[in-house]
Amino acid sequence: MKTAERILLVSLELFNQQGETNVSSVDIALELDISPGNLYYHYKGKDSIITALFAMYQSRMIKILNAPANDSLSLEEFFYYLLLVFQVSHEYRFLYRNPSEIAEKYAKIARGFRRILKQKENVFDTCLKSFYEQDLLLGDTQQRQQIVELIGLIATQTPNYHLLKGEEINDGDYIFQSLATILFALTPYMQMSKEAYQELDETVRNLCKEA
Amino acid sequence: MKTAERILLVSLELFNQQGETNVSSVDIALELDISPGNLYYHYKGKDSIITALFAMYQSRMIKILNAPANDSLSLEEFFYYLLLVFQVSHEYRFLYRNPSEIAEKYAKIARGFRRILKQKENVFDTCLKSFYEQDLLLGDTQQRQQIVELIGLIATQTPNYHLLKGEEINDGDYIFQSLATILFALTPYMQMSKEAYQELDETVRNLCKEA
DNA sequence: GTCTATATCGGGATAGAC
DNA sequence: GTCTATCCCGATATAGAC
Repeated sequence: MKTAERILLVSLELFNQQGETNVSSVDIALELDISPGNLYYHYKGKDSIITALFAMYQSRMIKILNAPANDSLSLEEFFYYLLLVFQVSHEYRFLYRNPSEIAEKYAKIARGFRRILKQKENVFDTCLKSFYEQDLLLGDTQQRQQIVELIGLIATQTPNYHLLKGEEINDGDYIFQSLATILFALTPYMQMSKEAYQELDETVRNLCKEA
Repeated sequence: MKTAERILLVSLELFNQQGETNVSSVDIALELDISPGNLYYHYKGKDSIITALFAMYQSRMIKILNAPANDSLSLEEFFYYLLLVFQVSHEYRFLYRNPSEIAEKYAKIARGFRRILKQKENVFDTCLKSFYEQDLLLGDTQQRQQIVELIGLIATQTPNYHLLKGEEINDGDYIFQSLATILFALTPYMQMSKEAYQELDETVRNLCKEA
């Protein structure tokens, strides 16, 4: 593997593990067994590494978000879709650990973040609309808007919340937590029996385990 | 006012405005028109300032959380109570901007954070139990547990979510946003007409405006 | 209590040899 | 492409005079 590529991979790993601010360029070089000078030959410091990592994240996420929402989307499909979104976010989770820090340091990334978030909410809204048209979802337009906001909040902030609580949870559980919470928040507005809820909860759990 | 006191107040303001990592001890001294040496005479660096600020936050929050939950608590009272909690959190909001950073740097604070969060969830749970016993709240114990988690998530993470979206909102609106979202998430499980919901939403809005 | 001056340390960044 | 050596800078921290 080329050095430039290795730098990105190792940086991503270190950032995810220890948080962006706690990893210096020297740390990265050390971990790679190369000299700081060499690192700077490939990337002009942490800034350009982070920019490159964000570009990777962004392009993958956009691909997922552009997958056209089927107009007879099922709830299962919706959650499968959410799972894809979460998996990518999780691979680049350091970006979400303290977004405010990162956004302050890198204006470009802040814009990209907002764009992606907006697009996510659009997609959520489209999905909910589809449910509504299938008579699966109750409630009016205003409520749908609130649900979208709530899903956005859960989707982006659940990991931080669990971090705050100091809970040690592994990768799969942590994605499941987010999905389960979304399901829970969504259920009251869905035309759905308690049995169907529990079944879906189980399905989602298994999906996460496989992944 | 004594210098030691002024240091705390100005530090709090700067931290809230610019984020803890972006404010150096020199910045604080400069803002106060005193020398860095003088600052160090009173507090041994940012660490001890932050520790002192956290202690203030903690003692105020604990006082609020210890206010015994009335066993015939009304929804209005519950939201008034939440408002108090949010106001204090908001005064020390820099602590919540990137809790993971702060928790990593200051182990003591991390423990304090977790204790407070735990206590908050306990209080929420007590309130919900009271609603349940008054036949205001539907659902079983497990659902109540999930509601508590969801409220905790909304209460602590809503500000960050809006920061992430890059929305500029002022202090009052931002507290109202959190309360409104909690109300929205709670409603489906409450024995409550749509009119009662909107009325309460309005009441909460006014409460926030006054505050 | 407060100041000035200075020491220290770590991270970011570059020059030049190989 | 990679290394060593070095520089720069900002933040933290202390000493000693007033």
